[in-house]
Amino acid sequence: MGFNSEFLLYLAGHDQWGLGRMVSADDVIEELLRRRGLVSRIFANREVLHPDYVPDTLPHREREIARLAEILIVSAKGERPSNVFLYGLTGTGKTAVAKYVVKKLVEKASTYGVDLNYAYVNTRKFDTAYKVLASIASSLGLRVPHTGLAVSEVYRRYLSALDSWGGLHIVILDEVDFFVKKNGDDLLYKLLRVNEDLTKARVSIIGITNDLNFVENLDPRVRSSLGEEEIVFQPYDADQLFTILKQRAELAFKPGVVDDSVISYCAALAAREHGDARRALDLLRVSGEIAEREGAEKLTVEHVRKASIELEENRVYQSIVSLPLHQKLVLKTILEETSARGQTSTGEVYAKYVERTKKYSLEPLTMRRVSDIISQLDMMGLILAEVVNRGRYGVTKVVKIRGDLKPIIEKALRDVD
DNA sequence: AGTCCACCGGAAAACATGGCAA
DNA sequence: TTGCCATGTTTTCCGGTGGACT
Repeated sequence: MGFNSEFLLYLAGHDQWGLGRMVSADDVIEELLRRRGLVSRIFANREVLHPDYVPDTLPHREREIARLAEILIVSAKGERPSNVFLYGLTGTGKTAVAKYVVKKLVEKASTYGVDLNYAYVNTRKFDTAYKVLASIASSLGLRVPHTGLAVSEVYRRYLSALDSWGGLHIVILDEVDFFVKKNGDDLLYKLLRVNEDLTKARVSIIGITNDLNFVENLDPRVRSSLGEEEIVFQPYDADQLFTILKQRAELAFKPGVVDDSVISYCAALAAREHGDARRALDLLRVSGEIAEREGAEKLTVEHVRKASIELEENRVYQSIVSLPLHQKLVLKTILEETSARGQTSTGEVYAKYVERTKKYSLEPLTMRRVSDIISQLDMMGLILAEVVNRGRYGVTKVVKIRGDLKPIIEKALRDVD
């Protein structure tokens, strides 16, 4: 970031390009290039491939859109529609459909003079009752402090804000399964019954989950009132992914840059990974970026292949770099121990880890904690940890490193120590 | 047949941080 | 400032485990 970062900061602070949103270095540089006429040879409009972009039409989701709209349409008259539950795997268009339909409804409502508003909360990002409530409340223009208040207090403020506004509030809770797994269904229960505490306003909930078994271990009361209506989203198959990618590619790329064979290769790769449309779009975007970097005039299958590897490596690299210090130290220790002997155990890792912290006069964490960290690293897929009973020699976790990730992990940990 | 290793992993308590409200 | 609240991280405590070894 040596490239006159002050300048970028200046730009970012002033939004002088009039983009009207957070301006990243990437955007600024692209804009600079564009202004000098050095426009991309590959992209016509990169935005179209961005994960948050909601296109004008959602192919292969006509049925789901119709269903959802049908359920929610009563809201246009100001009545409370049923709560809806959407399920399906990641990248099957649940979020896009929900946002799409609700946004259209809100637009329509205002022309009919109906008070309708919505809140979209990703409960994986906002993963506590407090944050979720705060986020919902903020969609009504209610400012709630970061932390400090009792949850019940936030709830109370939300209620009073609702009632003084008096319209219908549609709350979209994305990835609710994450939230409930972590916090239980208390908040959900409360939200579902919120209408009983309201006099004027009404609240209606759209729950989204990608865990299909999620509903089963839900409190039956919550289950019945959240699942008044249910819509299931099937994964896209390769053909459908192809249409989706094609539609976006036509907007995103210059004419003649991508041909169908490349798109169908992308579609095939993504279809292999549970038909995840988001992954497919990422793949296409990164392929384009690689092609551009290489100065190519057309996208090739080879670019897609490289993109696929790059995406995977990037995920791993990012997850390591953003790890807290002690997690990194443990990982680094594992790296060294395994490259000496191929595998280690919790005890060995812990001993070496303590040495390492001492060297830097840091307080070492307890073994209990390190054991948890090892499990956590395993869950992230960076290492392989298996609980093994060695009889006379006790129970421990046998730790190995994933061979194919070793170079990336090393790279990501280079500056630790 | 019984011992015993070297941890596992649940539960609860302690600590740290950060913000509001009075 | 002080007290309260929420959240996240780490420590403390401790019962549990299952097969190699005697």
